[in-house]
Amino acid sequence: MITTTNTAPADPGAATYNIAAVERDTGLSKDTLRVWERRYGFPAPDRDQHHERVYPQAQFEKLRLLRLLIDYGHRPGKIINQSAEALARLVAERTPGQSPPAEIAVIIDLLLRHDTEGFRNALLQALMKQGLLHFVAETVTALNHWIGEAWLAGKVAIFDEHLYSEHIQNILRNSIIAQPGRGSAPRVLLTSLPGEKHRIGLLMVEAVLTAEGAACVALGAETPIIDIKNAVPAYDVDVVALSFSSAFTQSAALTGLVELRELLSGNIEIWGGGGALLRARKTPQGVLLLRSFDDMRYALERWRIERAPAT
Amino acid sequence: MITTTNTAPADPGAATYNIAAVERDTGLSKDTLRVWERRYGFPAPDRDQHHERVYPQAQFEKLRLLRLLIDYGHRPGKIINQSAEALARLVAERTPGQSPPAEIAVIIDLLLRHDTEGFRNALLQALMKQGLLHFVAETVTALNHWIGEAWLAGKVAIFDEHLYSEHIQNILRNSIIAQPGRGSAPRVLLTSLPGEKHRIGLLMVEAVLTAEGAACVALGAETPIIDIKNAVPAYDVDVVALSFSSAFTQSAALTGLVELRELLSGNIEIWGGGGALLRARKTPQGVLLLRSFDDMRYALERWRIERAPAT
DNA sequence: ACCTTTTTTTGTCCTGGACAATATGATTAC
DNA sequence: GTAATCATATTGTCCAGGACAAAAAAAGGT
Repeated sequence: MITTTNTAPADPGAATYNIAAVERDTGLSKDTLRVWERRYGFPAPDRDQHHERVYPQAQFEKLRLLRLLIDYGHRPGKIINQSAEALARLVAERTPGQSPPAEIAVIIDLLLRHDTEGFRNALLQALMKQGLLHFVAETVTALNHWIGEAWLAGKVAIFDEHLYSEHIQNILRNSIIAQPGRGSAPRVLLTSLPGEKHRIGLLMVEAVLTAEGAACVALGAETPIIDIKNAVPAYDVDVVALSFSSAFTQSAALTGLVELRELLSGNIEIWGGGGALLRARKTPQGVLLLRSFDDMRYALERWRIERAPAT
Repeated sequence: MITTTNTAPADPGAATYNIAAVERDTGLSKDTLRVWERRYGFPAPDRDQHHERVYPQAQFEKLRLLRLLIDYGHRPGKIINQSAEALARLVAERTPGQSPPAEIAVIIDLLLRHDTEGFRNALLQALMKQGLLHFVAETVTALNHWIGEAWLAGKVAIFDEHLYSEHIQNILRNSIIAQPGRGSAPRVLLTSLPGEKHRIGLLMVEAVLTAEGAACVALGAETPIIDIKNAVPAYDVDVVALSFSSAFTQSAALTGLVELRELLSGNIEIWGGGGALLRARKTPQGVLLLRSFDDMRYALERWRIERAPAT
């Protein structure tokens, strides 16, 4: 059921990937990988003794860069045959050279030194000093962004990112459970669609909503649309909020939102937010796109003014 | 990028799915769906005007049942041509009568009634009353088991399970972060292999280890073996602990443990635990199989006696 | 400058063959 | 009776290369 990802390379450290692993880790479908190879000549994986594609590390990394640039608006045909260095330069151009603000840099530095204790304490201190809302809306957002950048630049290892994710989850979940009140209206169902695995964005939203006094029903990541539909009456929620990280395609996010809108009764609101939707031009009918945490607070306030008196 | 899922069926309410939507929501790959059709004659989707598969609701639902039963051990070829009713009966048969102990039943009942507040409070009360170790080793273990059973019997919806998982995570992560001491030897790296997505088991272990005074470096789920290898020197750990839920094959778990053993230097211990390994006969050379939380505490104690004086 | 139509690009779906990985069943050894 | 070993059957994933719809870009018209 589970195929081996790294087939014990003779040269240790030079991992290789089969097509399923590449699909999983780059988000490019097997069909796309094959058709690119046919059309553009890249990627050009080796073959194992049974003719199956074996992608070397370098090609894997270039594919990740391509995915990123395409998400950012480049066309595959224009960039696919440029060198990895040229692509890296394009990525660098994207964010014009900036370096993270000092407070963020300090925290990232602790992560890079693998000082888990110091890292944890720095996060907790930032939370104490700034309060939950500011911590989430500014610090965690910035950390996500800069750690993503550092990962692209190869400065952060996968396991560092895993560790970061775990610590942030600990802190956010701790904040959520520590909220004193029970939360009143509106009742908000919070989840993401299948394919969207990032949980931190969801937790950030949950923490802020809970702090603002809404009653959250958090289902974690990757709930199929049909199950979201079924959960709405079961938990009697007023709003369904979906999170889409920038790993998700904008069009896929919009499609999902429209699909859900068709399934839910009109008096249930749908809110969508997250990196994938930041650059969306027009919002689908009957869906509210939230581009910042402030947007979310306004949406909450608006709901309370418009809807709450009804009861 | 993702094509429309529901192509405005003439008959409203009877949703239809294209192959991508079926893949997303059942977890069965497009290749599998096509090969089943070719081999067994099911599913037998309609075609749209361009010869593309269109799955009606009933087939979609039967596919979900099939997926469920296959995960539980049935073979596709034996069950794929039975009626949906027969399949539902098979699912019901799965639970061999027994009912959970009263304390567990009460908590599950709150979940089934979608009383999120009451559910949360019941968990917190159990934790207070029993203490962390007993709560994890007894109550959470039992809840995992019985909720799994109830899900198979169709009594618990997917979203209920999602909600359960979220609440347990909140509580466990809260316990972890609330630990007063900072943890000393041994330093334990805690994660699971790719394919093993269950995070609750990992959190249970982390909570207990932290309570026992070990220093945990938790990487969350699904760390590729090569990255575990690289993380060991980076975080200077003494022990690598891996968790395998019963969704994992026993042989896959053992293979993974052996592979890791070959990559790590001999003075790093490897511990493996979780449902997949409960019935393992012989333990691989150089690996410690932990079949209970007590086993884990003994292993910890043993390590401290044997290894700690060295420093 | 803005809207509409044509052209190009790009991703997904298709068929049907092949074969490795996994599970099952038979056989032998303890 | 239980456990290990091997043969056979089942099942999922991969492959090639053709086709075409959806999306984007370019061209044209007002």
